[in-house]
Amino acid sequence: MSTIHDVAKLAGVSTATVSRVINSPDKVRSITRGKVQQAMEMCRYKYNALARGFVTKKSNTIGLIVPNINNPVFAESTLGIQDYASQHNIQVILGNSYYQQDLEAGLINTFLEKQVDGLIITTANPKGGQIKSLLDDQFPFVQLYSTIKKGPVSAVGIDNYKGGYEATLHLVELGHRRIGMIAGRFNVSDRSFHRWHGYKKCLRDNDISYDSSLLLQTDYALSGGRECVKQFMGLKKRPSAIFCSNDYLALGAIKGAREIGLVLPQDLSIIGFDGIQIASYVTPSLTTIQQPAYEMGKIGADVLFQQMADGNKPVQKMLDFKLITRESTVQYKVPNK
Amino acid sequence: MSTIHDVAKLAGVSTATVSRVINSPDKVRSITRGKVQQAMEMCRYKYNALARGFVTKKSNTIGLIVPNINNPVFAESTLGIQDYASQHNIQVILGNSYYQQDLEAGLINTFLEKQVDGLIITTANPKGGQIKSLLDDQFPFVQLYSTIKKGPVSAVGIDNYKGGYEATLHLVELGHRRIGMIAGRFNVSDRSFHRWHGYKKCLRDNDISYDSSLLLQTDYALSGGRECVKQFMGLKKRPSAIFCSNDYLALGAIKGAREIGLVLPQDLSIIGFDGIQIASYVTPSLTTIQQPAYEMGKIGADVLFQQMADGNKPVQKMLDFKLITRESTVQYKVPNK
DNA sequence: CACCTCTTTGTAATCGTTTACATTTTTATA
DNA sequence: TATAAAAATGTAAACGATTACAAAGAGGTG
Repeated sequence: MSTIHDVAKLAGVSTATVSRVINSPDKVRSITRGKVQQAMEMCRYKYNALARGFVTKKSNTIGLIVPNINNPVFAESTLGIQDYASQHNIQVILGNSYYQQDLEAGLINTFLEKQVDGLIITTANPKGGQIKSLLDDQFPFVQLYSTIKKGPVSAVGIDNYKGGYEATLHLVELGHRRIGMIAGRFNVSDRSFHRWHGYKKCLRDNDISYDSSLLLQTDYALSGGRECVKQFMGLKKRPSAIFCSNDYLALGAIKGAREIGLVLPQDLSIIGFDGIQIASYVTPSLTTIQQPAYEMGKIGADVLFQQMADGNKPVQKMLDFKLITRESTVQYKVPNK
Repeated sequence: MSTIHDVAKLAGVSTATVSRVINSPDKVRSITRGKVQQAMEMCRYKYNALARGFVTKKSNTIGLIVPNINNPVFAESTLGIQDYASQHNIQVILGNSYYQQDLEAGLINTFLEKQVDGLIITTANPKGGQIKSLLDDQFPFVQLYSTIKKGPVSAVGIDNYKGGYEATLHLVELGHRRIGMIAGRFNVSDRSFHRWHGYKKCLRDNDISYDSSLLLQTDYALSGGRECVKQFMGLKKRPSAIFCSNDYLALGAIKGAREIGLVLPQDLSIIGFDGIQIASYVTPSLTTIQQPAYEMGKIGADVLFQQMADGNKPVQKMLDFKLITRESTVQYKVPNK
């Protein structure tokens, strides 16, 4: 494989000039430029971005860690990040933490060794040691989907507390009083945790006493929702509505409810969270809290790039979410039995 | 940031020894090793994988190009690839081609500049120029989801022709004679193209004359399926069943059919392709041809790693797919009207 | 044409590792 | 204990670009 030296020799110029032709062509006379370009063609020169990264100490790569790319909401924000990044000639290394802190820590480490210029993380634990040491090193990174409103960490997300509140309020306003919650595990998702707090607050505000048997924590997966809904329906005092802390859980819950013979949405109202596209395509279509995932990715990348450029003070951005009312939630009716 | 030199000086050894401690610790006496490790701690040494890549000419990175990570089937194979790769200490740079050849070509270029050790591509056009030049350069890469059974390109996929045939056969065996197909655009997906050929062949084998008005090509997206099904139902002679060349299209079609008042599956049978998880969670649950996406990713990565290791001859692997019969397809009944 | 300024090009060090080869130290054996 | 063999360590060049600084060339002016 030919290098900048071969090109230089062939064109009869110095390597500095070749480098200039590549990086700032207007700084070299057009005659010379022509010679160099011709030489590059002749020896089928391929630019080595790794070598450049080595000397400039910029890899033009950022690391992205998501819990699971499987979940469309993360796929969507990933698209936002990638589109933004590629516009700026930056590539994205992707890693899945599978909601596991040790895996996440490992990924962060590897990415740092790879000299990524920045990191975007939807973290299991925003207070984890790995994150702290990123901060200590002043390394550019931003948390995505977070709830953090201020502090040393740059973050882009929505107010999950409020989101949980509104989701619950929607059910309350439909007349439901016995409202279950199927939540992603709190110890790996502070999003879920905050949504739960919003849920509790809303119940309290509406004089509904909190019943801990109506909270189920589970893995963030279709199967999780499916199993939990069955557990709820085994209860003596069943809920008439369920708030699921993400759409995948909700889709699973719909399926599970059907499997035990419930008629939806009459027998059970279900509301999700995220607003993934597919949620509007199922039956009954899913009422949900929609967050702007793609946008969040773009903005997250933008914030990161600021950090990278001017090592600015940390920035937090709270985006708006939106309650999307669809078929899966209906007015409460006393069961006739 | 401290380097290997700082460590060496602090530990009173040469850089070579430090390097050995990092890469093959058993080659250095444990006393020395201890001194070095201590020194590394003391100056908070961080390994620079970029520098290593530069000298070894291995970036320990592979490039992955998918049409759209949004589609769960690609997310799934991506997981397979990543899991396999991270077990081998390799990272994955991800790019979306959005089914566009120029974007794909751009990504390939950038990834090559970044000195990726190999490439996994689900390509828009397996005969495109960019792919050809990869082959000419003997660059390790494998095509995923492809149909290629032999030739110079390593490929892992399923027999899409057969898949299309079986999907159609399933409908035929249910008594359907007027069977539409909603397909991803042939010019950007040879998978779709091959499935269509299987579809045609199956019709012919069963003495059903091919009607070109029953083929609709569209973008691979939920919305595509939704629109096309409406177009079909506007026909004088409507199909009683539809084969969608992927599940997203099918899910869209289900939605679209509902919107124009059809009762599913009685009024219209729909079969998809891919076997994404969510397809079993919708109503009616989707009959589909399931391909082993996660496995495909793993095997694809494995094949790639072979190529990288011993520059072996190209390998093609055809995996098995499976017809999963669910609620969305039923016996044909003469419409009562 | 001499002089100055501005543009273009060249020189050579540098980035942080790895590694072939040379040298030293340790261990095993007679 | 001498010596050969094996193990551990060191030396220094190399990888392919960038870039500060120096040098040369071009162009303009009086």
